[in-house]
Amino acid sequence: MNMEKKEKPSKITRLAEDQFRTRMKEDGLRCTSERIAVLQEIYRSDTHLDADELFVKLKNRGVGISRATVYHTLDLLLKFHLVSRTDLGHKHTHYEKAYGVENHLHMVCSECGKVIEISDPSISDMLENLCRKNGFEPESLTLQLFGKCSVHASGDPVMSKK
Amino acid sequence: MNMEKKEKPSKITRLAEDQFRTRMKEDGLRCTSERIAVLQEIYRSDTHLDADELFVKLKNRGVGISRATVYHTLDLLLKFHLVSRTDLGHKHTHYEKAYGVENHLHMVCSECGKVIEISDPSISDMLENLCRKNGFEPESLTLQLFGKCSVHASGDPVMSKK
DNA sequence: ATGGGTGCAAATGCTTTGCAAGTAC
DNA sequence: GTACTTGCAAAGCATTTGCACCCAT
Repeated sequence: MNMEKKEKPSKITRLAEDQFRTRMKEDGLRCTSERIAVLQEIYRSDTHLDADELFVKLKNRGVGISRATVYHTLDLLLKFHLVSRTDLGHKHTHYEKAYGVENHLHMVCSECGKVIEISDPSISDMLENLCRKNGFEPESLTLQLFGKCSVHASGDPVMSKK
Repeated sequence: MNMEKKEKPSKITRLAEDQFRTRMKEDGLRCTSERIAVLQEIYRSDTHLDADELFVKLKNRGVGISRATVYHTLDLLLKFHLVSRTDLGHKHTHYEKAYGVENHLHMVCSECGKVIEISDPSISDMLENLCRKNGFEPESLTLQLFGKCSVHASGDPVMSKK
């Protein structure tokens, strides 16, 4: 059923796939071609995908899969922390690869919808310290800043600051 | 339960209400009793409320209002940055007051659902610098950490770090 | 007076689920 | 062979919208 374009998976993709197979086996679950295809499609992309985009991309690639299976697989991948979900303020949830990916934040422009992704180690460190201080054991995070990108900035910032 | 019967609105609530009236007038919109009631109900609470909780609380308080109006009013309040929305990983969106409230992050326990709120000025500062560096003009932010609270921590952290 | 507002109910649209048939192990 | 999976279609639900009546300004 699986006939994707020949392009070799990245190292990260392979590692994520290994993780997936291991965790699935541990849980007595099966690594079907559909599930692997979903994982690979997400790791092939460098942006956020919503469930439907994922479904369409897989279809176009010739992978026969249903929306139901896409959603179900996303749940599994989320459980194993191989993908992360993000609410970018649109009406649907977005997903992106999580394995071997540094924590990062999203700056979402309310004018043009552009999403800038930035990772900043010092912020990650601070957050981790904060968690430790509170006895909280973090598994994933989502950080979104909504506002205006450089093109649409008005020169009148309004983020509440106290 | 909440002893919120006829206690007078806090200073913050009054200021937020003033803001609301001003911005509404600017836009040629009307400050109906329903809209003010929604604003007050949100500012009366110190936690996240979803639209339906808000609707029920208002009903219980004797405010005749429809869900449609609740949603519509939330849109207005969001537009004016008087409330903020947060996706806590549940199925519905949560709202909380935003005026005069310091930016804060949420630690959501995947075991018990408890939400710890923490504000940390140094993180806020860092984020602001990061925005400046990228020419991004922030208006609001949401920051969620998902994991296990101190009661449910397993001693086996898995947040991806690379 | 009058243009915006409200609320009901129906419509949306993303996501979940029941179930029969298919399939990985 | 036995669960686990798949996919269709139907169901669920939070949220949005159309429309007739209502009211703040």
